[in-house]
Amino acid sequence: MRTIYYEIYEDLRDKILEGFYRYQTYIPPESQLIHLYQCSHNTIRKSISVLMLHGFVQPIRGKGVLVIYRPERRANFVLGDIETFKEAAARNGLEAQTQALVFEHVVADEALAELTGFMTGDELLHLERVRLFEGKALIRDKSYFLASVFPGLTPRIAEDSVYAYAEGVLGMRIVTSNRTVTVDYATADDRAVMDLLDFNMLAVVTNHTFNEQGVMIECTQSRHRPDFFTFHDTAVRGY
Amino acid sequence: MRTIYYEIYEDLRDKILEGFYRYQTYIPPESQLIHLYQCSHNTIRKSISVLMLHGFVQPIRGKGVLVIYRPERRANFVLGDIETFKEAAARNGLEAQTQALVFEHVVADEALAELTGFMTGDELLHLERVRLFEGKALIRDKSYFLASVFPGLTPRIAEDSVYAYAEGVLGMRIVTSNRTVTVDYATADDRAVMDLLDFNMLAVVTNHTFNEQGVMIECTQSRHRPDFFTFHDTAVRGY
DNA sequence: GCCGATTTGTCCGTATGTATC
DNA sequence: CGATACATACGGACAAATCGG
Repeated sequence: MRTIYYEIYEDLRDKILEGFYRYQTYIPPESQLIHLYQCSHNTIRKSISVLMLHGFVQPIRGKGVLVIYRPERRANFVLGDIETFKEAAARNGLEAQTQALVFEHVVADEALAELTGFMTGDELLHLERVRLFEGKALIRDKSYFLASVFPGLTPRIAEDSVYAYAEGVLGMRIVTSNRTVTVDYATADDRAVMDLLDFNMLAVVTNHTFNEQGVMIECTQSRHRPDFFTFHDTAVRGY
Repeated sequence: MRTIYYEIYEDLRDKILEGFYRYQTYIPPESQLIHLYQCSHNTIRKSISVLMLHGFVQPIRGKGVLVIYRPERRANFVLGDIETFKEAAARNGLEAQTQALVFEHVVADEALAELTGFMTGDELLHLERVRLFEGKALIRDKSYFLASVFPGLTPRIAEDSVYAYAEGVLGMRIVTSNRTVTVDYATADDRAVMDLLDFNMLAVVTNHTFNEQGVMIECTQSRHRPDFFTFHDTAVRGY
C-alpha cells in the first residue's frame, strides 16, 4: 500500500517477524515512533491497531505495546487473511497445481440461491477445481462466480488464479470475506477426484467474497483433506 | 462498554440485526451520524471500523457505508469473537452443562511447554472438561491455565465458567485470542468420554488466550463432534 | 467531458482521561 | 505525586472516488 500507516505497519510487522522486536518485549512507545517515522501520533496508533488485529502485539495501557507473536512451526497448509491459493501455496513452500473439472454457465434457481446466497435469476459461473500438491489431489473447490463481473474468464485462467485475473486484468479489488469452517462426510464425488486415502471426512471452508462495490461476487466451498488443513484466526476483545 | 464509539457501534449493529438497516442498503453518511449521535466524525469512523471488522458493513468511498450482513440460519454451535461457552450455548438456545473430569496441578516440562507454548517450569492447572448439550457429550476440552493467575479456582467453578470467574471475581480482562482449527482422528479417550456415534474424526480448536497484561494465561484444545461444529470468521483486506 | 456537491479515507495537532511505575 | 504511556475524543484539512447536472 502507499499509505503512511500501512508502511509503518509493514515495517513493524517485519521487525517482529525477523526477531528484531521479540516475544514478550515492548516495541518503542508512541512518542519515539513519532520521531522514528516522522508522523503524527494518530498515524502510529492506526498502524498499531492493524498489528493488534493481526495478533502481533497487544497494547497495555500505562506500560507499552507488547509483542505476543511467536514464530510457529506450522507444517501444513495455513489459511488466514485474504490470500489466493497460489500465494498460500507459495508461502507454505509447496509445489501446487490446479485442474478445472467443471466450467459452465448456470442461472441460479431458488434452491441454488438459498444455498449460495446469490439472488434467484443471477447468472453464475459454476466452476469445480481440484488443487494438487506434489501431485496429490488434496483440495476440491466448488465455486460460483457472478458471471457479470468476470467477463472473459476461461478454464485456463481458472487453473491459474481467478483472483489474480480479477485484480490484475479486471482491476477489481477483493475486500471482505466471510468464511465458515465445518467438517463434513466425504462424498463419492469427493473420493472420485481427490486422493483421500482412508479419510472419510473433510474440512469444509465456505467462503462469501465481496468486492469493493459491496457486491457478493463469489461463493466457494473448499473441501480439504484433514491432514493438510489448518485454519488460523485472531480475535481481539472489543474489536 | 462506556465509550462513545462503542455505544454507537452497538446501536448501529443492533439496527442492522433487527433489520432497520437492511442488506445491500446504505446506513446514513458520516455527516448525518454526527448530528444523530452528537459527536465528532472521527468517533463515527471508529464505530464504523468496528462494524466493518465484524463483517456487518463495507464502506465504499464516494458512495456510502453498505450493509453486507444478512441474518443467517445457523443451526449449530457457532464460534466467533471471544465469548464463553455459556454465552455461546445461550445464544444458540441450547441446554448446556459441563462436567470436570480432570483437575490437577502440574509443572510444565519441556514437552508440555513445546506443546502448549508455556515456559518450562510454569505451574499450570490441568483441566479436562466435557460439554453436554441436551444431555449429549459433544465437546471435550483439554485446558492448561497459568496457575498463578487463577488463585482459588475449583472444579466447581470450572464446571460453571472459568472466564466468568476470571472477569468477575478476579477482575481480569481477556483480550486477545489466537485460534487454530484442524481436523483430527478421534482417540480412544475421546470415545470414552464423548457421545461420538460413528464419527471417527473431530474438529479441533486450539486456543491461546492472553490477558490484559499480555500474559498467555490459557491454552485450550476443544475437540468437537463434527455435526455440531461451525467456526465463523470475517477477514477484511488490508486490516 | 467537466464541474461541483457528496461521501469516505488519510493525516495532523491538541486536549483530556486512565493506568502504570 | 509526578512522569510515562496508551485510550478516547475533537476539529480541521486535504485527497480520492462517486454522482448528477
